Amino acid sequence: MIIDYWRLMKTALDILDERICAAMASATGQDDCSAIVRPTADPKFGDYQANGIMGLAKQFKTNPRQLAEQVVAQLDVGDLCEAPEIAGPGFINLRLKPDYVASQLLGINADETERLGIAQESEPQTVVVDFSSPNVAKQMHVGHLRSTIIGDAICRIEEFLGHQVIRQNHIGDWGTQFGMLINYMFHVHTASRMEEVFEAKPQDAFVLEDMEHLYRRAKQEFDSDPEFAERSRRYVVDLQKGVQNVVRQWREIVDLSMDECQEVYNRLGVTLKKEHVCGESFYNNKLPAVVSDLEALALAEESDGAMCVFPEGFKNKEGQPLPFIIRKSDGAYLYATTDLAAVRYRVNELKVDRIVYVTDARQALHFQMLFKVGDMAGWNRRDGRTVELAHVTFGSVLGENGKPLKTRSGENVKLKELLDEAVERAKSVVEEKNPDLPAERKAEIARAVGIGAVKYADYSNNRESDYVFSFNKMLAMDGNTAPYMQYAYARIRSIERKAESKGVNIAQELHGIDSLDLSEPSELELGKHLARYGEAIESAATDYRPNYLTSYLFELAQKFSAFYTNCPVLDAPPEKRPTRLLLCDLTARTIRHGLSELLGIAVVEQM
RNA sequence: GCGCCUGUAGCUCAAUUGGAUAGAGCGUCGGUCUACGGAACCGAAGGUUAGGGGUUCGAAUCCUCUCAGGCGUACCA
Repeated sequence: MIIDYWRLMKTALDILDERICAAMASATGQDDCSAIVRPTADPKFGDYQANGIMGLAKQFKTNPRQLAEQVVAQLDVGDLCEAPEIAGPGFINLRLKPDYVASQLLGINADETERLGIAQESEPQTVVVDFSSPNVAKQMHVGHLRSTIIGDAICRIEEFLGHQVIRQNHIGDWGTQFGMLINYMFHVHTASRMEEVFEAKPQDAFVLEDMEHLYRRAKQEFDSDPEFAERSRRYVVDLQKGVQNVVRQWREIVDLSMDECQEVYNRLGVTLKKEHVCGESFYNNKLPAVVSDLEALALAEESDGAMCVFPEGFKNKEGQPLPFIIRKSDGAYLYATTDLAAVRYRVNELKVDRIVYVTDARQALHFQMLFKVGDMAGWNRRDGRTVELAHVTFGSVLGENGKPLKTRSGENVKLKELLDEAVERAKSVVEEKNPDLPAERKAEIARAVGIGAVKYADYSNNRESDYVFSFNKMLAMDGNTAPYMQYAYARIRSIERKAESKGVNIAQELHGIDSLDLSEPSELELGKHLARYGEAIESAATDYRPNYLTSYLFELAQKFSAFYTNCPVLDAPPEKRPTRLLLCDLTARTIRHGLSELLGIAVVEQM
């Protein structure tokens, strides 16, 4: 019986919500009631509170407390909760029964799928997540960090919930800058001039950093030499026409760039791979149709020589309709055009149900207009169903001075260098705390802690606000940081190792366990929190907010610490030991799952 | 000018979108304990949620007006 129970496991919150909705409906005769069940604001109110009664009472112009009485009379939650209590203006407070919590934990323990008892989505969707999107021919910098890792967490969470995720790395691999760069590489950056450009660096050491160097030089010539500029434009045309040697050179530039991006992705533990690259160039041949189709729909018109759509509700400085420009007066296309082409491709070819764009908040207007124009053209619909388009925004990474993070010389901070420093700093901490570990182990821990710290600090902030980047804070051992979480995990693993060395067979002790004793308050507290992991994931998913997950994990670690201080595990009385071992084991598994599976942050067995 | 966003404890941030007495972590102060990893636990102080007005059973959250900052606002992405 208990073995299969996890398959049916819904979160307690969902069950209570459903049942209270039903009770509200039968008390009032109205179908679509919302119970609005939330975790309580204060533990003294129990575990969950239903907030929906007050609104419903207003609608029926009745006394909310009386209505609450009627609803509670219709409500049967005895299998989960103690008797519901009505409080304040009409809240229904619910407190989980220890027996129910125990059955949940046993269900999780019996789940052999590594899903920790969490059910999959019953109606899975196909979802495009568009994220990272670095520019080709430049190194990734701190400006790419948030899209890359927030997007990755979204992918991991959606996938875990059972959706089919299509990652799309919409890289900037097309545009006039490539004509410039190719021109420079063909005619100026010849072997004979290597020495001058690179101070004697041999050609086989050519890396992305060198390309940036070339890029800057090319830009200088482009701006100062009209002949160079003209020839560059011709190369853009050649590239568009598919002239072979030009395309080959372009491809080399793209490959070199993406190889280095891949290194950064790998270090970051980001799941992006080469096959997810679908950059601007991919849509190149689909752009004319975007414009002509919009013209045919009578949505696009010429204005000052440019082809524009004027979506309703957008104004420019003069209060005139604001254009969504899809073709410039010189005939070139813009990212508006590319993004529209991408919408069509994703809706019609990839057949998605939802597209999630993870880009910074400054592009909010662009996406509002894109979504509006897509809707006007009907390009967000397929088979009569509307594809959901969502823009997940985020704020900037700031330096200690409160301004966008830059190097002293005002350059963008390279992601590679940022990660190097994080690992370096983590290494010296490990060195200090645990000098006797083998060097290789220390290096592994430093990587996990350093990279983890950077990622966790980002995830734990509300994505919409800016945050101040501080190595000291993110690498602190106390507080809501990666090292604290990793430490909590390592400490549990240490107990488990110790248990094994004392001859305790944990797997055996936990296998087939069929009852728990959660009589200590800190045991029950921890147990309840463990059983709510699914709720944390769900809330993080629906709002695309990784910080809901990090706060859950942090609270878990705190509750574990309280339990650990109050309750001996290995020296527990024999009848209590299985319960406590189970609490340890589930805590470790939950932390590991949250950090490593959903956030891509490595855990370590020792630190 | 217009639009969007932000303003919460000394500092860094939460607050699941209208719920109860606004929560954490650092830092500060005080306590516990010869420790299954003390990188711990328990507690205290600290708030007119930038400010005024409004909406209602109820507001950090919605509306309105000020103030301060950020971003965007026709051919970059």
